[in-house]
Amino acid sequence: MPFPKNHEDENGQFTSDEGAAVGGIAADRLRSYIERTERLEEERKALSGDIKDIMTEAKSAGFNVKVIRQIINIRKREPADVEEQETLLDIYRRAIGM
Amino acid sequence: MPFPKNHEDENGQFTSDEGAAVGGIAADRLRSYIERTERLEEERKALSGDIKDIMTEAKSAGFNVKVIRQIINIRKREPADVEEQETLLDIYRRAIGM
Amino acid sequence: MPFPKNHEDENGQFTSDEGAAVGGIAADRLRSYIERTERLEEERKALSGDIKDIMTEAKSAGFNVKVIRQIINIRKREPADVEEQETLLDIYRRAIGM
Amino acid sequence: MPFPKNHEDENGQFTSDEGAAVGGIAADRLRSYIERTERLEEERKALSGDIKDIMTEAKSAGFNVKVIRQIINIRKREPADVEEQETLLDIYRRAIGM
DNA sequence: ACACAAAGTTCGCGTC
DNA sequence: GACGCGAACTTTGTGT
Repeated sequence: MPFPKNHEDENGQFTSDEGAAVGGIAADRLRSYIERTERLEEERKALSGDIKDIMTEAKSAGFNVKVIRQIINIRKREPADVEEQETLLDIYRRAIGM
Repeated sequence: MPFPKNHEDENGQFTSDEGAAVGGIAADRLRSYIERTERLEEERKALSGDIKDIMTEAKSAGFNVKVIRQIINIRKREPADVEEQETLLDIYRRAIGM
Repeated sequence: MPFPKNHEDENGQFTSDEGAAVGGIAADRLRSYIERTERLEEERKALSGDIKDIMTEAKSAGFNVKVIRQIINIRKREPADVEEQETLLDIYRRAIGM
Repeated sequence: MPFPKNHEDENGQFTSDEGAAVGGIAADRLRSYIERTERLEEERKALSGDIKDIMTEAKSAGFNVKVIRQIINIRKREPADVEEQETLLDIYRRAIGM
């Protein structure tokens, strides 16, 4: 537990260039977690951009993007679940007269 | 269980003005759930609009809306938790030299 | 502009019972915005709870909550849009052989 | 515009193994958009998993994950904006006596 | 078209 | 061990 709940700093002397001294080795681990995460988030963001590009292109080609997303979501789910939900949706719609 | 998982409709004869007949009394219950929910959602939407109005007014008065939201979020939380997190945030920032 | 961007406090003397003195009348307006918003959010939360209760009851009665939500979402949209999307969905599914 | 808004199918003859015939070349483009997106989403999901792993490890090492996320969010923003917001937050808190 | 805000969905947590 | 609760993230809609 590098920085436990009840931690009390003995002093306020830490300055920004002494980071490594805070909590001993812990500061390095912390920095590592942060930087690795930042790198992964950047990659993830790039992928999101790629997906957006594809959708923009699809839209330009005359497709309905929202419907394409629906297709993708359906393909992610178990066919049996999809079927059952669509059946129920039909039943409910009829039940309330839609 | 009005519309159980393995339900098989006996026929496809239901038309929209026979809603009540589908699943017996169940159609009425279903309609009730739906309509009550719709009413509550409308009220909720109205409240969201009211909040938005307040924030617009605050902004006109020169306040920073994002910071007001932070204040509100802080006030929702336990003071002890807020204090602890802010302390940790300080410690971590120093540790990595921010 | 009560607390403009370049504001510099003249001192750090403010204590919690002098709130009204900070920025003159502005502190009262700020408090008002915050408290009104908090009240509205509480009401909104109560409504969310009511909706959840309805869904819990619906589930107990054997309904599929997810499908009920779908129904509500469909009813919110323009019938023409719903129809068009469902048609497109069908077309796309056939196109890719689903 | 492969599947334009006002499209009327001339018939309902399409069957699932004739996908390519629907809208001519368009079906292939559609399939391509979908499959490319699915691949990218899978990669994105993997990255999310990696981030989650890091956070789990950080937690095991005694760090407060929520605070680490705060750090990352702060680092994403312009230092000047961060500084200004923190200053305003202080001012507002004092103003309402927190 | 971009960014912000709202909604829905999913994941982890505490409880029973 | 499962269920419900709450928080986090993702996606959708809106307003500039």
